[in-house]
Amino acid sequence: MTSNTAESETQLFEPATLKSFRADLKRWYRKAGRELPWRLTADPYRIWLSEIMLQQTTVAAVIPYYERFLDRFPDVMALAVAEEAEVLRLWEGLGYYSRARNIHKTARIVAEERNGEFPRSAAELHELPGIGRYTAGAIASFAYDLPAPILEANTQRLYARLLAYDRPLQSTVAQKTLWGFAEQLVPKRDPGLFNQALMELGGQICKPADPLCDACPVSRHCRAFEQQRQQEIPHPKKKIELTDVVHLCVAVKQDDRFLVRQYSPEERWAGLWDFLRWEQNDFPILKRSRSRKSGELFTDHDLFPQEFARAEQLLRERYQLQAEIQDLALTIKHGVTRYRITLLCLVAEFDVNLNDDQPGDQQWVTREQLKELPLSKTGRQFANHLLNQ
DNA sequence: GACACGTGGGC
DNA sequence: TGCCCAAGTGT
Repeated sequence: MTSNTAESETQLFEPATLKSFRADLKRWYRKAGRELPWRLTADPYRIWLSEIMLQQTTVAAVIPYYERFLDRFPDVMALAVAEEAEVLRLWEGLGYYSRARNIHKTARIVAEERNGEFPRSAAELHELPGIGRYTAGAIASFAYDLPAPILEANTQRLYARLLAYDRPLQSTVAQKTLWGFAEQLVPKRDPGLFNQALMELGGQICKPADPLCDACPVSRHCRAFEQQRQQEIPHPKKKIELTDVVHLCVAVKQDDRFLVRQYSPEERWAGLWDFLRWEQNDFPILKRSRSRKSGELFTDHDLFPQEFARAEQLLRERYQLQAEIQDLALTIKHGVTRYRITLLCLVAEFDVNLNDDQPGDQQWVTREQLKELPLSKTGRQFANHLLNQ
């Protein structure tokens, strides 16, 4: 069989290949697999929580969140009776906050409609909020040892290389082919262990750049390796253009309280709180920066004197902020989907007449309340900056 | 089917 | 520094 086969002709594995592939992979995983916290349990609640947290998120980032979350909510009933705000507070900094809202919704469904018991099939798990086909298969195989296939970033790359599948992976036909391969691969015996092993291999050996083929236990079954095309498979993704935007952020202060608002459901960071914040379409992009770690903040009027003067002018003219703007200020750079945001943060002593053009609830909160509120990443950075004054 | 959704780490 | 990537899902 040659490469560049049409979708419909993609050859999967022969039965004999399948058998030795599975044996090689399991042998390797028993020796090389990591002992991650969620691999030490078969509790569907814990498996579910870990799988949601791990969506588009690295293992290293998840571990501390996973531990804290379980300390506070040891089972699905504890989570179900919690306030959404507290769930979001525990999720703060992890990103993709719809996951936190969905995990709360699902906890309530499982608690109220299923007496605290998770569904025991991938199909039923798939119906719950935040559980797609991958996560349903992961829970079914890890918690119940059901032979459900999985396809996610690690296994997608692995399968593509095993099959020397060199077309773009996002198309419907590609996904159909790879899911079909996953179905073929998953064994009836120890499917949970096997699925873990597939992901471990994809993550630790079959890496995106410079895969460790010399250390790979299944390289003899890999068509990309056979053809020495592991560097060009999978097909590279089309790159996404970033747009620079400037946001103005104002911590309005009165006595010992700060004005905050909650993002409404249609907005990014829905459900989280922040200081007042406006996107500036006509603001010059700040190019200069001080040498620093990404995401770190650096105060100053000194580095961007004209920009801060302009920011103050806009607050007065455009937003009718009749307040005394204090010298304390900082800029924060951060990225979100398709945007690179430069945030100009200012502090203003409240006077009167703030033009109220922001959606969502506004509230005055004390310093102590600010600590407990779920904030966006930059909101928390700014808040810490203020609280440490 | 394309796009939105957040953040942190590696090179 | 800039770019790529990460145990996807919902719309």
